[in-house]
Amino acid sequence: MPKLGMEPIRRAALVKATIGEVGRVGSLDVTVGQIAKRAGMSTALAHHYFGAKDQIFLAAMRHILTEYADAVRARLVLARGPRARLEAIVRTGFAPDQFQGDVVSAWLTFYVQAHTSVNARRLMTVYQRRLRSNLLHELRPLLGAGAPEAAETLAALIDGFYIRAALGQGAPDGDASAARVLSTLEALIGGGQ
Amino acid sequence: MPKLGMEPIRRAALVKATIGEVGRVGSLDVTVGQIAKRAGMSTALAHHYFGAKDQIFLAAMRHILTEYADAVRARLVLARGPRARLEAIVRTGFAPDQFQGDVVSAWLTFYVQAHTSVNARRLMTVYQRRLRSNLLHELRPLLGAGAPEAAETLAALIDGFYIRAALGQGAPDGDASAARVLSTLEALIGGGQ
Amino acid sequence: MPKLGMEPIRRAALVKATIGEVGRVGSLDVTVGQIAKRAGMSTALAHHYFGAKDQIFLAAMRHILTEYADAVRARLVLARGPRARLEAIVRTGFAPDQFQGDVVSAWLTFYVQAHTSVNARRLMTVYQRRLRSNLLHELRPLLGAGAPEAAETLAALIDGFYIRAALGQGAPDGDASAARVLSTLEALIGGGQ
Amino acid sequence: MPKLGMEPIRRAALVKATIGEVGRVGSLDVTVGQIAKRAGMSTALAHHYFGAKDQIFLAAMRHILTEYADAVRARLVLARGPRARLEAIVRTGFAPDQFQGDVVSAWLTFYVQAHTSVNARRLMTVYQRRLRSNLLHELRPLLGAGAPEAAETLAALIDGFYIRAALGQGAPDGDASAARVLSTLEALIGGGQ
DNA sequence: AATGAATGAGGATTCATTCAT
DNA sequence: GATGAATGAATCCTCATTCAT
Repeated sequence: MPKLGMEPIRRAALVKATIGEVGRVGSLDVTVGQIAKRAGMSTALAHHYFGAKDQIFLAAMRHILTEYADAVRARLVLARGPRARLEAIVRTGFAPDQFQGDVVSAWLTFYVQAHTSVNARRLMTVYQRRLRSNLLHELRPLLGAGAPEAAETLAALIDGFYIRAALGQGAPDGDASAARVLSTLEALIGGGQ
Repeated sequence: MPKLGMEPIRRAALVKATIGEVGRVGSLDVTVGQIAKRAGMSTALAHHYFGAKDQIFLAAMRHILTEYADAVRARLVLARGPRARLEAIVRTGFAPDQFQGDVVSAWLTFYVQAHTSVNARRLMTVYQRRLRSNLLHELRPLLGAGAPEAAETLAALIDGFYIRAALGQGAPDGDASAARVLSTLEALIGGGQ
Repeated sequence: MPKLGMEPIRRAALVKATIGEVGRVGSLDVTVGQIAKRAGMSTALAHHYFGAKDQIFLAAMRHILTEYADAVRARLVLARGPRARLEAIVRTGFAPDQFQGDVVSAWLTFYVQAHTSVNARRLMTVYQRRLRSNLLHELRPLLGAGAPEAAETLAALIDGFYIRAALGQGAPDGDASAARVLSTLEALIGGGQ
Repeated sequence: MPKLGMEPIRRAALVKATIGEVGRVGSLDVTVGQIAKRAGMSTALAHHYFGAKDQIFLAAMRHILTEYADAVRARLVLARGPRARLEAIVRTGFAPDQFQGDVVSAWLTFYVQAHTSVNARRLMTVYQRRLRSNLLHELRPLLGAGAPEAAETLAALIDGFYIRAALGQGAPDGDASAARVLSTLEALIGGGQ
């Protein structure tokens, strides 16, 4: 029973299905058929709405990054002071919403794909720049000239826990990872003072 | 003119070609044809020696991990004292031999594949366990009960810099990454004392 | 705002769009979507009016042939004497109305399609018969028994210049083609006398 | 039972099958599957040898043109004097080898395709130039300044009979067509003198 | 030891056509 | 009257893998 205004619904379903399949398989070796099936429609319809496979992937990636950015922003407005804001940034990545099997795995896959695809890289660069700038902004008052290095270290550490979470079996323990990152942050601040 | 004892030579050539291609492409989307061509032989021969494609990948992965393990061991025998040994472990990963475009990229790709393939995971687990055990062994005298967490943090940090290196454009700066890891190590040790 | 009596308008728009697209592409590899878009409507509506794609093509072909027949008739009523009537017939095909890029190209395409489609052939046969009969009627008083052969030759010559016009780049030169045909006609008449 | 040196055999079989299928269908709407089946092999093998569909078409076209050029050349060496040489040129196109159902139909199809495909056009241009130059060379001594126009007329006439042959049902009558072209030639020469 | 020959299976994409609104 | 929604069928092309030589 076809209805009007299906486009956004179908697109969202496809994006969700894409994240699910990519996360499940752990690579981009996912057929449009698998995605479409999971989204409950024919491959033809998937193509109708997205044109080509890489556009579906791109939309999924964009979705993940947007969700993440929104979550960071939401936490940041509530946080007072650099330390609290740094914690907000760190915790966002490891919050249950973000830090769940499929999403983490899909994230990692897209992350890797950025090596190849120009469009994927563009998206990733935006993410990386924003993360770095966020960290830097809060680290500056705490560490001064040492802030850039600390920011780099923190960013790498976050990515490191992410990749480990993606690879570990079972549900990843976000709290533990966040705790490690935060205590490293404390150590870095302590050492810098 | 076919010669005797070609097997090890052909296998090595294929492994090398695999790392090269996987590194170049940045994913496992590499055909047996590409690998065989780079290795200077027919696809049929590649199959003859490895049976199936995933065996080629596995051999390449094993090769990278073995090289890495050897390099660690070589550095460890020269190092005296926990700090020096930790530095040896860290520096190995970022040494020019290991930390070059193709290899890092291939490494990352295999790393991700571990999520899917049972055999790949087995290999990766060995690597992770060994790294963790190495770190732990040296951190214990310095940090006591805090060692496990520190080991986990360091391992994640190393992986994090690796992934960032794989994704960054141009030749990765191993020294800088090593320096960041080591100064984080110092901070952790300092904070733990 | 849907209006009454849209049918003829829509059909005409589709026919025109079909000739345009077929002429542009130079083959029948034209989708209903392209035609409908050029005609400013949805593919569903195109199907609504024509039932199936080949019916659209057929209608377009019929349109071209009808236009041509009308043009011939219009010129014939003004011409006096066999020579003048032959010239009228020849010139019609190369007149600006008929002899323009899109139309010539579409004509040729349909012409070729007659080889395959029964319906297309039926239309083409009508055209060919009429052309031949027209030519024959005027050639008879001039050439007597030699008329049938001359008619065949003239018909082939006209088609030949058509196909060349369709394939040549840029706007075809109808006057030059007509001149060649007419001087050949003169030569044939001269030779027959 | 795979043998060596199959490539030229397979390629020839595919070219022949392509001409057969294109001729049969009367358009380029021929699938690789049909061609491969007629040639007695899998589609994969067809792709293996030609890379892509249009390369198969191009090879078939090239084959037809080469055969034709060879046939012209063979007849020309035996002919003495302009008239005999003109007759040789004309008769070649309508000789049984060239002027048979499939080939004529395929020829026409490729001819039309030249409108679209750059590569096809390139081939056709060579053919047209060569035909024109051949005709011109022999017409010059007979007609002087009138030669270019006559050459154009003859070329168009040949194409015209070709297209008519392609569209007529049953086996085309090459002799009759040749006779018409030649008597037109005589008329043109007679008229020019 | 080595390879050209060959294919089955699979995947992205397109498109005519139908249907409910 | 008009269209967005939806799909099945078809088509090109790729690739891992096998086999005879």
